[in-house]
Amino acid sequence: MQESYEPRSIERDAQAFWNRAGSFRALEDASRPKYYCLSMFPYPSGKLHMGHVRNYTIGDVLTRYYRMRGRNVLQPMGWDAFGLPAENAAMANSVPPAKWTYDNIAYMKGQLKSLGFALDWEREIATCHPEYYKWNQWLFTRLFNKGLAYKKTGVVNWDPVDQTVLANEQVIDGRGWRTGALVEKREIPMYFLRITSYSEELLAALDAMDGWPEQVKLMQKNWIGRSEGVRFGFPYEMDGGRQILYVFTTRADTIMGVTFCAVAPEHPLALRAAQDNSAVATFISQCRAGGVTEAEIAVQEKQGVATGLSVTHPLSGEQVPVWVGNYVLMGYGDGAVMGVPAHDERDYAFALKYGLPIKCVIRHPAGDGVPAPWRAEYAEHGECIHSGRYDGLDYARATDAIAADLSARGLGGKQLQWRLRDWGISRQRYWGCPIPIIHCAHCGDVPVPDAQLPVVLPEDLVPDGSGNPLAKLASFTDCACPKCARPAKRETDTMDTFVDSSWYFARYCCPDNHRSMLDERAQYWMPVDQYIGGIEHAILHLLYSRFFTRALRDEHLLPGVSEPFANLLTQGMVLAESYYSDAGGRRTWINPADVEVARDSKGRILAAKTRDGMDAVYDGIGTMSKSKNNGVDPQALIEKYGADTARLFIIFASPPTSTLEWSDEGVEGSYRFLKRLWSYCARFDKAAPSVAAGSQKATRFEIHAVLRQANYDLQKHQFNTVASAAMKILNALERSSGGRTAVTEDGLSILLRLLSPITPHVCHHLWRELRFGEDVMRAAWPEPDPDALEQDEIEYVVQFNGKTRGSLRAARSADRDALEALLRASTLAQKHAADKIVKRIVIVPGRLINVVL
RNA sequence: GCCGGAAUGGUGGAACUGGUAGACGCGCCGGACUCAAAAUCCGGUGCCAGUGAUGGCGUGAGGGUUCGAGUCCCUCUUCCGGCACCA
Repeated sequence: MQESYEPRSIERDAQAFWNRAGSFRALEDASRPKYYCLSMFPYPSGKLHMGHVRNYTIGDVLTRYYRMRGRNVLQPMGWDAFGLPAENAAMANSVPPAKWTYDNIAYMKGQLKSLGFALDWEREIATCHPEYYKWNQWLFTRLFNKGLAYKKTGVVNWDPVDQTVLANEQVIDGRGWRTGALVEKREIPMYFLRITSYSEELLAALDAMDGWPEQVKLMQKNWIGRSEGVRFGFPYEMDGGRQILYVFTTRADTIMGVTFCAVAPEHPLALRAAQDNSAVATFISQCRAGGVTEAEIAVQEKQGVATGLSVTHPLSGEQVPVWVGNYVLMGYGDGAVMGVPAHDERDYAFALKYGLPIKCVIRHPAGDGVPAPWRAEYAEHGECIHSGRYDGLDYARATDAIAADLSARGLGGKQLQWRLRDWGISRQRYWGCPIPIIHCAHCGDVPVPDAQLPVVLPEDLVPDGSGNPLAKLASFTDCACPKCARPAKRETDTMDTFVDSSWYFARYCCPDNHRSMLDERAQYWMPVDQYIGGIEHAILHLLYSRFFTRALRDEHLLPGVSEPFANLLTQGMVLAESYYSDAGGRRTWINPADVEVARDSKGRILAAKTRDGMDAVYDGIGTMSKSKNNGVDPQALIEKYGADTARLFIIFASPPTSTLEWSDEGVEGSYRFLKRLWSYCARFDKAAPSVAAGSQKATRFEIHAVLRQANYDLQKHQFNTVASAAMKILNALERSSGGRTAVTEDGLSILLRLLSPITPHVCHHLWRELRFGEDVMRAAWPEPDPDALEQDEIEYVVQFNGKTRGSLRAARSADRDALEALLRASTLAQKHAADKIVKRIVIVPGRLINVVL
C-alpha cells in the first residue's frame, strides 16, 4: 500500500464508493429495527460554520455506529430556507432572496458532501419550495377551520421612520438598526395558533420523556408555567355600570395585604382612565417606547402612575387605588395584578417608590413585620396575621378559605393559569410562506381552497427595508373571493419560519408525495429516534414541534405519534469572539480572523485592531452567528487537512453537550494521529505474520479494556473519549513489539471499526487495504472479549487517613483478611502506621484500602 | 430581571454509582535523525520546597457532610444559552 496519508484522494475514492453502492439510501424495511437520526437542518446562511460541522458530525457518528449495530438507518438533510437574513442580503446586494438562498444551498451542499456525511440526499427538502410550503398552507387552513388558528391583535416593534415592523434582533438599544429611530410598540392584527389548547398535554407528557435531558424538560416545564392560584375580581363603578377588575394570584393567602392594584398600560381600564387623566395618557404613551421583549421589560425601572380610580376589595370592602404599571404584562393572565407590597418584592419596591401603604399579613421566618430593606423571607409562606377571620391559617388553608369566600360572593375562585401564550405566526415580511387567507369585504377572512394551493410566493422581488414588497404587488394581492367570487385581497403576511421547522422531520419520510402531506412511510419512520441540535432550541423550536406533532396526530396524519423526538441530544454552542466597529456611524461586525488582539498576562483583551489598523471593539464571546460575522468557516480546515481530520478534531475537542470556545490550536494533533495510523498500517501490511510473544497478553488486555470503556462512552454519547480510546489503542499497538500477530491483528481491526464512525474515509480505505473486508460500514461492531479482560492480580490503592501513600498488588481472590495481612506485612504499613493505633480499615473491593489512624 | 447550564494544569479536556485528580491531545523543554530546516521518532512536563528519595499544596470562592469530595449539601462570584419577530 501507499506509504503516505493523502486525505484528498482517499476521501474522494471513499465518497465515490458510497455513491456507487447507494450506501446511505434509506428504504422502509419492516424486518429490521429502524433508526431515524436527525440533525437540525441548517439555515442556508452562505457557508457552514463550526457549529454545523459539530452538529452533523455527531449525527453522522451515531448513524454509522447504529448501522454497524444492524439498524435500518435514515439520516436526511434539508434547508430551513426562509428567513430574515435572506432579506438583509437582498437589500445589501440587490439580489432577490430566492437567488441568494439557492446559491447558498448549492455551496453548502457541496461542503456537506465533502465532509462525507452519510446522508440520504434523495430526501432533501427546502422549506422555500412550493411543494414543501404548500403543506404549511394546507395544514393552516385545517387548523383555521377548526378554530386552532385564529386572528387577534399582537404587539410588535414599529420603526416609525421606515414604517415597518422590526424583529427583536433589529432593535439595538431601543432603536431601529437601519434608521436609528426610537422604536415603538404597536398593536396589529395577526394570526395565532392555539398551542395553549395543548398546554396540559405538552406539560404532562414531559415526565415520560426519558430520552430527553432533564435540563431541557425543566426549561419547557417552566416555560409552559402551570400555576394553581385564584382568579378574582375587584368590583368598581364606571360610566354608570358595575364593572369588575380581574386579577390572578398564587398568593391568595396575602389578599388582606392588598394596598393597590396595578394594570398593564394596554389594559382597558388604563385606556379608560387616560381619557379623563392626561398624566395617565402621557404615561401610557411613554410605555409605548422601547422594545417588546420580556427581558427588556423585566430590567427596566418599575414605574407607574395612579389612575385616580379605585376598586373595591372583594373581602374587606375597602377602596383600593388602581395604578398603571409598566411591569405588568398584558399578555399574562388578565393584564392586572393585586399589589401586596409586604410579601412581593416587586410590589415592595413599587410601594416604597410611590409611598403606598405596606401591610404585613403573613408571619414569616423573619418576624411579624417587613422593615426595609426587602428580605427574601418576607415572601415565604407562613400563617396569616392581621387578616381578620383568616388569622392563624397556613398557606393552604387560607387559600382554600379565601377562594371559598370569593366564590360565595360570585367574585372568583381557584383557577389554573398558564404562562404559555398562543403562538403568533404572522410576519410582515416577504421571504416566507404566504398565509393562505383571502380578505373579502363581504365574507370576511376566507381560507384559500385546497384546489388553489399552494399560494405561490413570487421569487423575483427585492425588499427595500420599507415593509413587505408583496403588499405592493397587485398581481399577488388582487384575487377573487373563493366564497362569493367578488374582488378580494390576499393576505400578504407570511408565516413565522418556526412553522416550517415544526414538521420537516415528518416530511423527510415522504418528500415525494404530492398528493398528501404525510403518508404511511411517516408511520414507519416516526418518531425520530435521535434528534441532535443546539441547546439554544431547547424551548421554542422543540416545543412548537411537539405541538405540531400533536396537531398532525389529531388530523389523522400521524396516528398514534404524539412526540416527534424520542431521544434528544442538545449539543453545546460553538462560541467565538466577536468584534465590531462603529466607524461611519454604523455598526459593522468584523470577523475575528481579521482582528489582531493585544492581551494582558491573564489573557484578557486590552485592545483590538483590524488588519488595516482600524480600532475594533471586543463584544465578548458568544454564539457563532451570521449577524455578528464571527462564524468560522471549516473550508480552510478541510482543504488543508481533509474531512477526516476536521471531523476527528471537532469530536475530540470536547463532549458534544459542552459549549466549545472555538480554537483550532491542536488540529495538527488530530492530523498527526491519522498520519500515524496510516504509517502503522503501512508497516503492518508489509510485516510477516509471527507468533505472539510474552507481552502480548498485556497488550490484549489493554486494548479490550479500552474498547469496553469506549463502548460505554458511546452509549453516553461521549464521543471525545471514544477518539481518545482510538489513540490509546494505536499507542498500545505501537508499543507492542510483537509485529503482526493475532493480538495486533485483532487490535487493529478493533481500532479501525471503532474509529470508522468518526473518520470514515481513512478507515474505509485501510479496512480494504489490509483485507479485513469489503466495507467497514458493514462489519460488525467490536465487543470486548471477556477472556481478554481476566486478570490474576489487582492493584489496590493504599491510603492512610484518606491520603494516598502507595499501592499493593493482591490476588484477585484475596478476601478482607488476606488483604489486611498483606497490608500489615508491607513496607507501607511500617512506614506510615508503625507505632500508631489503627482505628479502622476501610476496604473497597477491587479498588482501595484506607487505614484510619 | 426570570428560567436553564458551566467553571479542573500554560491549553482542549479525562476521572465508572463518593475511592490513586490531570487519561488522551495541544503547547513547552530536552534528545535523535539532518549540512540545515520541515516532517518524523524518543524522553520529560500541575504548583511550591528539596541534589534526591520525599514532603506540602491543588478541581472558580467560602462553609459543611464523610474514613475519603472534582463528584453530595448550603452561600457566593464569573461566564454561556433562552426569554415568544435571529435561526
